[in-house]
Amino acid sequence: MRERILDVALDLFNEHGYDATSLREIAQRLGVSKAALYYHFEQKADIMVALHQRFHRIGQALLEEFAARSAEADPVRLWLELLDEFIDGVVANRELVMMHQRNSQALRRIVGDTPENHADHEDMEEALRAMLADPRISLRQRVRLATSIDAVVSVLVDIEGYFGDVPLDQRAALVRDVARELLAA
Amino acid sequence: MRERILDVALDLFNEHGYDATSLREIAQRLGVSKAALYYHFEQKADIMVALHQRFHRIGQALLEEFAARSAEADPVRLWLELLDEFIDGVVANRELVMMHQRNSQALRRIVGDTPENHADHEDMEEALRAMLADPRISLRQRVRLATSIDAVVSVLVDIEGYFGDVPLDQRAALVRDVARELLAA
DNA sequence: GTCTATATTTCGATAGAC
DNA sequence: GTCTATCGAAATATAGAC
Repeated sequence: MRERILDVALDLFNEHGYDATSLREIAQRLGVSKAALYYHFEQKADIMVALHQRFHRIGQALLEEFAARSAEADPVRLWLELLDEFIDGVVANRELVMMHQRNSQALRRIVGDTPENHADHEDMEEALRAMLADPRISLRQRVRLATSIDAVVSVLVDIEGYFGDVPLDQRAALVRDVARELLAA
Repeated sequence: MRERILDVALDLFNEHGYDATSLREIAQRLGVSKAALYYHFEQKADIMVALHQRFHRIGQALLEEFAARSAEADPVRLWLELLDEFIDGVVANRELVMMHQRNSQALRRIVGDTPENHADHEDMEEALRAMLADPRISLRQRVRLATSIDAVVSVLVDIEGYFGDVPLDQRAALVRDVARELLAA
């Protein structure tokens, strides 16, 4: 049941946003009463925290590999090598990535206020921040690094629905070329 | 007063999000009572609509120029020529663009449900959609067009604060090069 | 684990004085 | 134009039976 709640919540948070989604709505879509949810989660915010942990678990492997090898000469080249894995991860977890994009404010408010999960959040956000703040990278490269990541997420998640007619694997192939180009320059 | 309300609301919508911002909070920051807001706006949603109209007003000139000249041979080349104007617009209205990014769900819910403003919204969203759906543009170019727009917004608005240490004009210069490169390929 | 019923709080919105 | 006071609705959360 716990996972079913999270699945439904993920959908609703993507449709209306965390703050505009009530527990009544989640319960109704599941066909249970509102109180049933409280057996599995102490507060509404804990549902968001659990979804954040799903997200974090997925990105962890990639970030650890990056951290382990980031002593290498060129961080940009390293990211280029991890690009395919990153793209696969975004494609496989599109809804979760979208939820994070769409509810970044609510996430910061919730996850940023609970000390335990704050560490998790920092693992993720700070890893990206550390990568972009690496002194070996020039500002020009920093912009290209950030842009390449953003391009992948933007085209694959496609919040505005601009590429709704294009299959995900086709989008992935095209945006991979763009990202490589940005990182190679 | 009306404009002061909108300024404060813009800040708060960027800090906590539209749904998590109460009228009590807006009134408090202005040093007036909650009821005072209702003299200037009939509903809370109307504050969001007014901010959307600010945004729309700013983008209109650019979109009209694009529409007027879009009969030209190459839409990608046209966008390349309008790039500087676009970048300047984003820099000059960074908070407004950020608000649209962060509250896209609330905006769709509010603006998409009132028929009058729906037209405005379509002017904006649909213009972008039309540009990206232009049959003269290959899918490869489409991805590059979307990516270039997204890169500009991403680096200049900088929601995550990755470039907080870099002056806006410097960021603008760097991302301009990236966008040109993407559009020239 | 799930239910009904209810407590508590907060929000958007209105009434009416000044 | 702004205030105080208040209404009604909806939300989160809890109590206690089954």
